[in-house]
Amino acid sequence: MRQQTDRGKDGKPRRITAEQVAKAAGVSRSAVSRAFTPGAYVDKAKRERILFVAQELGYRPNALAAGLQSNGRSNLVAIVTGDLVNHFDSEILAKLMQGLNAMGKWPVVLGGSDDISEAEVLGVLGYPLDALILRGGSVGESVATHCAKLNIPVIVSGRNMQTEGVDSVCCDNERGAEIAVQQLLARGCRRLGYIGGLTYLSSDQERRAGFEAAMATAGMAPVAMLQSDYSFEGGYAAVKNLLSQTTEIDGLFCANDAMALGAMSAAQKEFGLKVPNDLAIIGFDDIAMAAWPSFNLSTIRNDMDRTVSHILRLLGERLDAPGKASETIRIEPQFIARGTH
Amino acid sequence: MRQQTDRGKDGKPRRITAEQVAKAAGVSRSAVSRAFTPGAYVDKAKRERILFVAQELGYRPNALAAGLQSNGRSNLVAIVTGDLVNHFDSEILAKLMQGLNAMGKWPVVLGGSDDISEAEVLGVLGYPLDALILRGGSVGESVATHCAKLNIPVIVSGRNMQTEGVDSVCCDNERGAEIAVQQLLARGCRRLGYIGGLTYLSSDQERRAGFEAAMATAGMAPVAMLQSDYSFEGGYAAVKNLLSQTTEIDGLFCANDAMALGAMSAAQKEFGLKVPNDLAIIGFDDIAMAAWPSFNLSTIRNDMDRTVSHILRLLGERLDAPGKASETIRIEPQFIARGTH
DNA sequence: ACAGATTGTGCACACGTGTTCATATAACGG
DNA sequence: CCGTTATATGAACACGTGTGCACAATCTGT
Repeated sequence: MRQQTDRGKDGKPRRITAEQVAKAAGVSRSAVSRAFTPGAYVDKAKRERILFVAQELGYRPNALAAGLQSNGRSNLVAIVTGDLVNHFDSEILAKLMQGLNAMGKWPVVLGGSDDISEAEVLGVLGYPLDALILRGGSVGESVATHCAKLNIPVIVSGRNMQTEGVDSVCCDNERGAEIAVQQLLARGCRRLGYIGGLTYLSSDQERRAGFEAAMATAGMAPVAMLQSDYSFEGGYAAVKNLLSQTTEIDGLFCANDAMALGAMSAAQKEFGLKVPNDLAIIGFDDIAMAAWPSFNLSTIRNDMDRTVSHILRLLGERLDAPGKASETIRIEPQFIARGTH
Repeated sequence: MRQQTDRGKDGKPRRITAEQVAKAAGVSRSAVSRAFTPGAYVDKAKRERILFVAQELGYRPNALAAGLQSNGRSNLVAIVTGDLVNHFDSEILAKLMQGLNAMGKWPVVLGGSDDISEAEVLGVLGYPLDALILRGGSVGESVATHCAKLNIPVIVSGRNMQTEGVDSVCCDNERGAEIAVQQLLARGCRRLGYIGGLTYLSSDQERRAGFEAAMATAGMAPVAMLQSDYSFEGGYAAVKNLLSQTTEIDGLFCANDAMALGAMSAAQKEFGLKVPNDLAIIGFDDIAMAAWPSFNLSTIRNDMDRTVSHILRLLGERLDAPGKASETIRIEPQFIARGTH
């Protein structure tokens, strides 16, 4: 049974098709298709023979052609995520991909760059995606309206989006910031500062607003309000700069863990401060690194497992019932007490 | 111009097709296809009208149907990667995705789980992929033979694979380990230990072999040879265990940076050792974190940018010339001197 | 043994696109 | 005015699959 690799017009060898398997096994093409369809009417012996021949020839049904069917699904789900240098992003992306695989979906991932151009996202919309997941990032809302026209469900996570018909899963950032302030105050801190991330991200805006609101409620004014870039280096530089001007600060809330770790390092290495005694620090997200003994960072948990399981649930429900009303899930943050507060 | 969302058999609204655009614009379907094909013969005014109508209706050519063409490409490239908890993996994945996007390819990513089952990989082979990139991980070589039958080019990176016809880009791990040993010896260390990662990964086997060979060349015997799991926690536990039995060690080579950071933390926190004076440590990979001031880890750079650009180059060349002889690129590691040796 | 239900099978259609082919129109040089 | 070339256009085909439909074969119960 020699494989006679027939070639395309440009001489490029082509993929084995069901037609060729049918010919080799002496059956109709329909039978081949049915042999790969669980529950279809095919004689058991014939199915086994077909599968054997297919195995021999290295045939697999072309998922593209299958997805072209009127009621077929492509099983492709695009994930738009931000810069993976942010560990929270990469950790949650990993869990998300794993969950999608378990659902039989294949993630097409856009990201790695700091800002993904809208053109790139529109490019992937050329595929008849089962869904589009917007994980953080700063892609414009117009993408959602494009998806609406293409009947591609959109699920947003970790960011704000007002668009109608879009499911959303997001941590209650304001509440998280409020908890952080309360914990710092409970510890006895009285001169609090804030280090924010990228201001164009809604997560940063909400955390900042939550910090300011909680401070106002407590009748206090912040000692410092800085903006950085969500990175370790950014947090380091911000605190280095801050402490070189004033040491009148005893508590610091950082809008994510990476900046908190950078801030802590700067305070220790550059100024010899003791954390938390000289300066208490609380981060946000609870990335894996926060629990490392070298850091042992107190932080606000932005629960990845719950976020992912909600996203997957919403995805499944929407595929079953496209007309379903959209949901907005707010996930309650949780304070993780470690050694820096 | 009302969009009359026609529905599939199951009542699910369907995607706008070129047919509908043609009808709405009063032209043939061919004209619509040509309007989206640069350089095709279409009257300029007509093309603009078609594009306007398409915009209005939210039409985009279905990439699946286009990829079905005999000489068409799907523009999908699968990336099989390992556990993204390993920061080296997630950093290089980000760069790789970015590069593929720039080439007009869409990455379908498998990973996130520690061990990706071969079944998952075979699943994604259902799509007529332009290529499959195996980044590290421990997927069996049989995947490559499956790909060969399907005429899907395979590019392997960060791991060993003997299979014929497979392009490969990999750091010279043995050489890297040798450099590490030489640097530790040059510093004056005489009682060296090794902490390895997951033994079923070829990268670990090579680094271990390189360490042993370099030690033998220097006429020395290692004080300790441990195996861990490539994680921070693993490195921490290994060193905690090691140093509680003996302190007769003054130099440590770790098979990746995460373990090196864990090892350093354990030595400092648990035993109050000074790094590098009491114990010198060298890692492997040069992840972003290694440069953080808190760590300032001396390490062997496993150059991501060069790796990625080689992968992309090989991919492009193979798409142009499928019959091209396969290449094996070995990337020279480079010692990055920081503060831990 | 016979009616009815179940199981097996091939033909033909639909899915949405890019592209060849034949044909029609316009441009152009003489 | 004709002959040649460049441009424009719609019909038709190919891509590879799942499945509805009509019909054949086999099984089940009385």
